[in-house]
Amino acid sequence: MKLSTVTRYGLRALSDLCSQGHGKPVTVSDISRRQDISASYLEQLFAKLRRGNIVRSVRGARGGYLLTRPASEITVAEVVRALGESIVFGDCQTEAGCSNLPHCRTSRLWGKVKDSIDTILESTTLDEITEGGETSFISEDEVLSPKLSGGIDNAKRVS
Amino acid sequence: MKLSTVTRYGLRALSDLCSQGHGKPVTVSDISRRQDISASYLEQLFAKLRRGNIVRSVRGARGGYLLTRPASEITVAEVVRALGESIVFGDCQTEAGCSNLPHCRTSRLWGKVKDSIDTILESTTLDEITEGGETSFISEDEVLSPKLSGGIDNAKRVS
DNA sequence: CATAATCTTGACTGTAAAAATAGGGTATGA
DNA sequence: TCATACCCTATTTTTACAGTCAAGATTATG
Repeated sequence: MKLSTVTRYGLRALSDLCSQGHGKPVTVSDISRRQDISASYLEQLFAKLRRGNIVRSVRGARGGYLLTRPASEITVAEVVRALGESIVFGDCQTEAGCSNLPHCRTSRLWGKVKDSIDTILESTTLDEITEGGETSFISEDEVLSPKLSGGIDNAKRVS
Repeated sequence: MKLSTVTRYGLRALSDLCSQGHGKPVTVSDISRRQDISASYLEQLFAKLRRGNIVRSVRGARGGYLLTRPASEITVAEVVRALGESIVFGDCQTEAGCSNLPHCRTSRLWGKVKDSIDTILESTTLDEITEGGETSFISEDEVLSPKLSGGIDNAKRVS
């Protein structure tokens, strides 16, 4: 039992995005280089994150991805959900009917386990798993403004 | 992310064994019939459970498997461990060293998750996931076999 | 002792999901 | 209009899993 790479990579990518993009769009290729994850693969992840309303994209040159909200308002649970990871322990946690008895006995145990995981994931936000605690969230207005381009590209370099 | 069938079947098998064998050895073929799990496959599971000191085997005619201890003294965590299920969320929960930073940030989260799961599994015993709460545990004396070395594999050498 | 019942082990295989790649399309700033 | 970077989908590669089979060892019982 292991979390899929989709989820692990996705979380790493978001963490990277939070700490690197100080309000500016971050490109997939930058994240790819820093995190050593295939760019094509990352694009698939970001497509899911975009559909899940975790990130927003800016197309064209100097484009990239931004969080839709401040990192402190995005829970890990949301991200996991957006990435399509389903955490299943017992057999009948998804379906209503349950055929045999011993089976159902255990399902109560698994339910307890799942609840406790969910509680943690719901109460942890993105900024808590980011280095600087910075956010690459940016309001709609700011993004359209050309003034932003005067950039700080800078300071933090993780190799 | 899903528990392997090894663990799910294994737990069902043990649950069956607890409720069916009232002190007497339970055969794999009986469990196979009742739980609708391939006997060959079940034998693999029981081999693991025996190595993990969860069950003990009685060989020969009228043989079968027994718990090594009362069901109330065997935790689900032990069983999961014996079956070889490793519950891993982050990447570096097994190894000490950790190469990059964002990675490590998330590992604290995954550590918290894992701890909470472990707590539940450690505090749940087999009898809690069994129907009648019966135990097929049997004391050493009650079994008539003179040579019941539970889990000692030595003495086997073919040149 | 012979036989049957059962455990024990290891190798083997097909399948399905996960992981990763590839390539062409669309928007946009300089 | 060109380079950049997102966008989409199909395809391939890889790996882990579920399950089978067969031969052998051990022991109870008639």
